[in-house]
Amino acid sequence: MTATKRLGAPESKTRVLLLDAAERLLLRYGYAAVTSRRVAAEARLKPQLIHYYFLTMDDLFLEVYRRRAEQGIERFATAIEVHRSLRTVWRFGTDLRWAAFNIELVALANHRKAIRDEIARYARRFREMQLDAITAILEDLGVPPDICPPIVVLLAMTGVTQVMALETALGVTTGHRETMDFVDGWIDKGERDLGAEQERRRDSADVPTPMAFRAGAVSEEGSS
Amino acid sequence: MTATKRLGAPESKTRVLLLDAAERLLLRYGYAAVTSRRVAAEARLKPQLIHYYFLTMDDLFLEVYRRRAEQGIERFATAIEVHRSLRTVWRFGTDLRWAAFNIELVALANHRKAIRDEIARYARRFREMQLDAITAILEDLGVPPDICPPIVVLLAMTGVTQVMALETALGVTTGHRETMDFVDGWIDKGERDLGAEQERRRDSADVPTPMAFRAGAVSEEGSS
DNA sequence: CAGCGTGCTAAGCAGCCGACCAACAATGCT
DNA sequence: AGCATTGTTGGTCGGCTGCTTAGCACGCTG
Repeated sequence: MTATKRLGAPESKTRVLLLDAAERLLLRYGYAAVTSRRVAAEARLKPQLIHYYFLTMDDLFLEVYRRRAEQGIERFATAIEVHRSLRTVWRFGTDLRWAAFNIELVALANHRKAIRDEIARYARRFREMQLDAITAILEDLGVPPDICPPIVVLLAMTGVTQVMALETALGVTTGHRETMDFVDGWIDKGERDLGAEQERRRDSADVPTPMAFRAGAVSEEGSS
Repeated sequence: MTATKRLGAPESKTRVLLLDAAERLLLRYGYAAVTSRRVAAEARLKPQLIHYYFLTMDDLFLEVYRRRAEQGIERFATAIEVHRSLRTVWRFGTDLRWAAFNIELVALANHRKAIRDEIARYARRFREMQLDAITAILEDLGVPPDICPPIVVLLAMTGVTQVMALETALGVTTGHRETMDFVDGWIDKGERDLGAEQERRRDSADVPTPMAFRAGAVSEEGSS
């Protein structure tokens, strides 16, 4: 009846090559450079293959994004599980590559509804994950949420990395090093001080502490 | 002779109409939507006029950007002169419209060298202005630069507004209100406390205070 | 063996793109 | 009035775009 169009297998090797090529072009030359012919050339394949594996160019974009988004969410989850700390959240956001990817996609999403919706969905999911993590971390540290709201910390962190990514793309990097160092030092100090305070508190009231926070890394303690 | 191409007057009314139309399209649909024919249609003019007033489409983009950039720099200069305070810097960066504009342009600059260079130049200039202002303000407030480096404050401020602009474009606004309020309150408190401290210090040593710091209003301005 | 799904490709469509040119209209200067 | 400058237009060019259709060669299964 509906005579659905013939499509290549999702696990095909060629398909992955096309996605890789598209992503490379997207990062290097911006979304306007991601055309069917250029992607094919980048992958050293014939242009028609794109429409064999993807219904439309929008589908290609979505698939490129989904791959990275899925990977990002997964990585964050495991990273935060291994070492639940502000530093992990910060380090994770500091991936300029990912930030650049995001900026480009948002610009693209500006005039492609289908893509915007998808990106928005992942953005929401990721934000919730980060917020949950930070909330828990700050709570562990004993930071009162009304004085230092988790959402503000989160927005500030991602904001700083984002503006750095944007400026790096422009070749303007003044103050980036200093800012990175400062935040690093700040987190260091904060975690040390508050960690100590929390230790004190734990001695009096017998509140069970999340395992992840006990004396440094989980892996170190359990390794010997 | 070099037989230079005929070009319309820079102060022409039609030219301004074209620039306005281009800017509107840029903000509404992204840079990929800014084509000669579409811009002309948006301005209710003939497409050929674009190449009468601008050598190439890149030139059009550059002119669109320069206008806004020039205006931004000018406004910031006067605003900071009227009321030299952190609040002014913050308020100024909070213009989501400008942030969105920037994001779009950076994405565009990704694959147009001439445009990137121009944007980078303005970005550097603007950053220096902001940094100078913040440095002076913090110094006035008596904040030691090694504890609270101006560059970090600046990057954090612009970063927060930028991430909010990016998310707003996606329709994700969770926590924006809270963050705005928090920063507002923080600046309020900081300026009050440190202002008082500074007052105390001024009593002993007779340092003149910038007039701008004496309780004033930032000129409110509606969007066009 | 025929039949069929799969990966791939040659050829081509309509449409939009930036840019150019020759010509016409309006304006202002002398 | 004559003339030059400035503003505007119709027409067109080669090139790139997303996407389609028809078909090829291969391996699997009946």
